[in-house]
Amino acid sequence: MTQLDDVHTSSDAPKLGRRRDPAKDQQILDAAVEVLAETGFDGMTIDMVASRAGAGKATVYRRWTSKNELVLDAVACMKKGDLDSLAIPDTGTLRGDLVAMIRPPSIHDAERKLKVMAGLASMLSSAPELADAANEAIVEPRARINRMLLNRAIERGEISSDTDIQLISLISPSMVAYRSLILRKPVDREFLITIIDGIILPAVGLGPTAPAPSAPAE
Amino acid sequence: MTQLDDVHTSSDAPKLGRRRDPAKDQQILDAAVEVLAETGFDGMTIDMVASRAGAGKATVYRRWTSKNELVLDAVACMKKGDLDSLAIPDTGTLRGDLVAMIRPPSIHDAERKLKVMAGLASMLSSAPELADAANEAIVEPRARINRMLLNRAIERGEISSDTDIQLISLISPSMVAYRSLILRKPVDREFLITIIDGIILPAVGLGPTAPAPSAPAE
DNA sequence: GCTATCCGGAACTCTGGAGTTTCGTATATG
DNA sequence: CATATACGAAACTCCAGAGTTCCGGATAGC
Repeated sequence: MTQLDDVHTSSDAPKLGRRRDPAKDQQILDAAVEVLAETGFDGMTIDMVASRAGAGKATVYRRWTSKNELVLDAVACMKKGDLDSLAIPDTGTLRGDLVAMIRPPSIHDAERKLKVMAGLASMLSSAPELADAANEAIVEPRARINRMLLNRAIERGEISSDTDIQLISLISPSMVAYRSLILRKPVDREFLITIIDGIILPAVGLGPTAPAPSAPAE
Repeated sequence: MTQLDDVHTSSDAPKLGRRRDPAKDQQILDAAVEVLAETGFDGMTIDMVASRAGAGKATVYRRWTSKNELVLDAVACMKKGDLDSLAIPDTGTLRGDLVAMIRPPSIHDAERKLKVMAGLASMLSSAPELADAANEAIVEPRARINRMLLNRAIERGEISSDTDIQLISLISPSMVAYRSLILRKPVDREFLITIIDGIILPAVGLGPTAPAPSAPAE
């Protein structure tokens, strides 16, 4: 959060005349994320963001001091839109949980986030703040869910407690990012299932040699 | 290859006076790759490339029509520097081969290529030619080696012929790219060994339950 | 040594985007 | 209705980088 009015909260709001519209802030941030995903940081202009948000360039600069601050806020606010964290199913098996996470909204959300990450990629090494914000908003939510599912599998005794959760939880984010960003191939349900059955489950000792407790047939 | 003098090869070389220096071409291309890795496509200026190559900006434009063409050529020429393709060991086991591929020059080369890829990331979606060149020069060489090692393991009967080579060969490139570009953590020998023993070998049925033929202790 | 050619460097134009200012209008408060 | 404020739009300045031009010096062939 780096908006201009962070310090003075609402104490000095005008007692007369028009008030600043808080909803407009979100419209601008959303527009910034859109443009960021489409054109990247360098291709993005303030005019693009403003016009897409139905605002003027001056309005943007009334609320953020610079393009950098706007992008930083826009990325940081992306994680608010995460509804995945709430709806985590418990199917009784690790494979069931992993497969249940494959849903069209989840896939679409991930691809949009990856486009934003691609647009920021060249700046990550020179802007640590931005890199941290991007990591927190784009990478961590997905990895956090995977870690939770793996911990749940350990608790129910399905997999060994020696499992390298940190490593395993990054398999699907890594391979999805690579396929989408670098190979530019679609990330569909079939691909995700292949990762689960061909890589993740074998890595935690639930490979086809030791069949999964429930229904491995899909 | 998109250089100006692609069509007329050497037939109309000047019979009098100074000749164009071919070595300078490579110096400029190398400088372009360096700057690309350090600052990304948008941060890179022709002046940077020229001065680093010990050349003038005019010299660059004498040989390439535009910044885009220069970058395209620079990326395409990266694959020529691949000496890995020659020195592929045969240790007798898949694990031995994979571990033998872990060498400081190989790691350093991979990180440099990934920085270039990061610098190009935002343009890949809008410049298909560039995306193809980047894929051919950065992604494919590494995946090709992995596919070769896996095929060798199949031939010697070490792993099943049903193995999904396409998928398995992308595990380490994906996880290395993710760790380096997005997590910005170092890619060291320990991490690579963890991937081999914790993910790749289990995925091909050579997990700790079926111990590797040679020495799994490392 | 002569000469055609290429070189590095510097000065140049031109374009586009960051950030600022102005202005007429819309609107909530009183 | 009056007023203070925020608004969208447009015009503005400023600057950096793409691409061009010019020039004195270096160099390979004759």
